[in-house]
Amino acid sequence: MNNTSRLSWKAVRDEIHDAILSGRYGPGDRLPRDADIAQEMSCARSTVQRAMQDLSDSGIVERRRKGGTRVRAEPVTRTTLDIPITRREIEQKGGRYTHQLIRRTEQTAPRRVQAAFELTEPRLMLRVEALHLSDARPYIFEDRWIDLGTVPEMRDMDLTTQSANEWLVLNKPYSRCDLRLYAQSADAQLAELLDTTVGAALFVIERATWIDSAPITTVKSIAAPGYQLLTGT
Amino acid sequence: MNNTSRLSWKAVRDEIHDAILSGRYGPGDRLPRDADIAQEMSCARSTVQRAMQDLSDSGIVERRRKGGTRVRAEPVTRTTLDIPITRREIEQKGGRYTHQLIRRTEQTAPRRVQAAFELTEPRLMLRVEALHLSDARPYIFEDRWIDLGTVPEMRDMDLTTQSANEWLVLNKPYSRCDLRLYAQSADAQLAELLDTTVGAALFVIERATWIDSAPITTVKSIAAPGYQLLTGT
DNA sequence: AAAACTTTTAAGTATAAACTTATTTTGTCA
DNA sequence: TGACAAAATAAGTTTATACTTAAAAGTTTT
Repeated sequence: MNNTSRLSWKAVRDEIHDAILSGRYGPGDRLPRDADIAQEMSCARSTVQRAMQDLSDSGIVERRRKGGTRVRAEPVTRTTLDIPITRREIEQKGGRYTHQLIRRTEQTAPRRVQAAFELTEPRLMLRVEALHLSDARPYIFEDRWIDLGTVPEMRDMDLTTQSANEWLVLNKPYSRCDLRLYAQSADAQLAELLDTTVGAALFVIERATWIDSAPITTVKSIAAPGYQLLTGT
Repeated sequence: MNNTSRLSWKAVRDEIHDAILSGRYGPGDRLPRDADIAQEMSCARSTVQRAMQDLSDSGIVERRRKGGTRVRAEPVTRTTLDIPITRREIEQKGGRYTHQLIRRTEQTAPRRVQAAFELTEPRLMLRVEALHLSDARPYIFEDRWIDLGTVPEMRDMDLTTQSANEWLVLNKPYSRCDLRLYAQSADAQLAELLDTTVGAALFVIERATWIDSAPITTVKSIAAPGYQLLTGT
């Protein structure tokens, strides 16, 4: 990969990471300053700087001006979670995607939705309940609230051909997204929708998105039993 | 924040991001080449490059040599998940942390654990079952398997004062970590341990860590009802 | 001893220049 | 027409240099 004798910032990053993994530097320990590492590894300081920035982003190391760089004292498991469009998720697993519009109403947002958007006043919103299916078997049920002030296009849209999920993701990019993951028991209604038994443990993803400070949508996505969220891969 | 007339790479990144958010560039659209953006925004190409690298890491944009930069065609919700040491998590929420060692045995790892580590042969491992409590109420039950080949220190360690979770995180940094999140119903045993009812929906985090290609530990952390995992914050 | 300064330090940044590398496009030849 | 080689392209890279900024450490004043 690296014919040149020069060290790429990724190589530097890995070398420093290895030094930490080997225990040469433990939690809370201070690393040499960038300039010294650069000299020792005979590369430019900016190369070390780029490497350190990456280690800092990964939560491995903490950096402060004048304070120097130290190994994070209280390590965390930091991972990146990718949540694709539901259609794509299903297709990637080899399933055939379909979706059903269950209900579509305009309602005053309940307290739960208000809270998700950090709103103080009640607001009229579009509520869309839909089911995503993989090979005609229920996969995810979504209960979505859409702010028609931010997304007026949604008012007269046909949501049977394209799902709200897909349209929004493709047409309404967001600048902020909050996620909440938890488990919930299936009540009679959910059990029927997801073709399972009352009381089954269901995995729930709640998501709220904004453009600047304007709410776009919040979804509660309830997955059918067996659903798992993986990192990496 | 920015007295100078110069544009920082973060400012450039935000400006490009804004152009995407505003719809000026939609999914799949190609952005101008770095050099042109640099000229237009009158900054150095390397500044644009750094900005683009960040947008690429965030999954907003896709870059290919010679192919240029384009807005990701199939947007994903990409977030960073931080899972701290359980003690710290509890203390940060204002709880008083205690833990109990439930059981400690040496067993041949079951198929589930073998699979998590991508092992083909059965292996003898240390199994540690423990309960983390917040203000004396069950918070997370963990069922942990430790590879004594990789972590021999664990064999004669007192796990009543310091939890395996904490010791491992502080003393055994990992180079790879796989996560798996899902929901599970409480059976009689779990219900008793977590002080809840049989059938309650529980949130589960399964984690496997390696140092290089050597397995360190795999944990199944089962949270008491009400547990939620949040992003950001 | 506490508060208010100054200095020093180490990370953070921007830039131009030169070079590398993956990929696409184009051109040539069979 | 298709296969293959050559050229062009745009991102990726390192480097030296110069400057900025946050924060720690030291100094003086109250």
